Amino acid sequence: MYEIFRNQIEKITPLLDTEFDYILSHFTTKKLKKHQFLVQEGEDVKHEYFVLNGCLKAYHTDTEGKEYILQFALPDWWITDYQAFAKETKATINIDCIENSEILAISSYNKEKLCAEMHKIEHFFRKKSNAGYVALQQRILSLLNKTTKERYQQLLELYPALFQKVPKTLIAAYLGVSRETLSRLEIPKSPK
Amino acid sequence: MYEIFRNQIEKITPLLDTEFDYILSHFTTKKLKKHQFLVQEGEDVKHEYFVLNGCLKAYHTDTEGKEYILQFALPDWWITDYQAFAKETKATINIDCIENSEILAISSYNKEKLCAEMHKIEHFFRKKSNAGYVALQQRILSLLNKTTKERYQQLLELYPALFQKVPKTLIAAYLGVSRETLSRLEIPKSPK
DNA sequence: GCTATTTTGTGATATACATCACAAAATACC
DNA sequence: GGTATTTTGTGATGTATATCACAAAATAGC
Repeated sequence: MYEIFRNQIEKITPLLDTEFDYILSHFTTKKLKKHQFLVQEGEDVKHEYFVLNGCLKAYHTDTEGKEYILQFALPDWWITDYQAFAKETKATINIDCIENSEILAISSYNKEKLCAEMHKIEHFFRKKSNAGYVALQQRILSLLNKTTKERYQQLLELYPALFQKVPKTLIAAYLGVSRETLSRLEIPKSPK
Repeated sequence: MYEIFRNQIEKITPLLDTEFDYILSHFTTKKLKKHQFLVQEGEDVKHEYFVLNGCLKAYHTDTEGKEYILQFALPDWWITDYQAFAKETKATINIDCIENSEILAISSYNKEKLCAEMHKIEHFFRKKSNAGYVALQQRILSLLNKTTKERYQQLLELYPALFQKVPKTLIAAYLGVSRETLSRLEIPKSPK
């Protein structure tokens, strides 16, 4: 059940069984139901989460109730309100489950403790953070220079699994267009 | 001259003089003229750069020659083509100087070497990367849910120094609007 | 200090997208 | 399995922004 997690770490640095067990002992496992909140605006954010299975979304809601999706999280992804988590401020976004999900949670304290004790885990998190940074730069560039249709197709190529789990309404909220506009793009249907 | 660099590191982790000297020995200093390129599309990207003084921009140019600015870099900022640098692929963006600039350069090899040898430097780079990730998430959210005017004013508040150095044309290319549209926004003048 | 170049402002027109409205189709859930 | 809810498609209309064009102002560089 935790192989997905161990595999992710071992893609960056090999681990002994004892090391992995030690790492894992700093996490707790949570089961969440569809629509359940993991982080809510205004609350403290004490944990970062790794998705074992299921699907979640991190989003901001404006004064008119419109949703803007900052990220989805499929299995093997990390998610939290990183700003609040890092700066120990209140959450400015919400995170909830699109499907029933199982996740690992690590507290800020335990993450720093692990990183201080195990150089190779600090190395792992640096590499993950770098990769995340690159992915966000790519998203910014595509928001700047790509049409809605191109962004849609890019997302489809990059994360085909998303489209099995997530309604178009939410895809639109991620791409930054209205669902009506998304619905009007002429796009060859993907098999379902 | 290197205090700005040392101060940035020491905001995260204290250093002995000998440690700082050792770190610095892994960097080289470069002086660049206005309009000079640091990274060009299609080339290898062997270094990451820290800005001592001056101002640079990282941007992509589309087939029609339109520029989209991924980031600016003022003193105390890091810049490179992070995708190419991390994955050892060819550059997909350009970086050049908006002003004469002095920078520190570290090779990928030296960065990994330093991180492997000095846990505290790996810690420093993890923290910097995390902070960068948060900043990019903020930019994505603002591209999704803010009007052009709001994004402009947010940028002005966040980096007032930019507006002393950078023409509006480039601000527009960073915000993702045409310079004509930017010019038509009714914005109270900042003192110069 | 003077000329070339870059930057900025503004009109006219075109276009992509938002918004509102409603119905049909698909899906969730007891 | 049947009802309630969510999701999707599509028309009509409004709006922000892009694009093209040109001139004025500011700046760079010898």
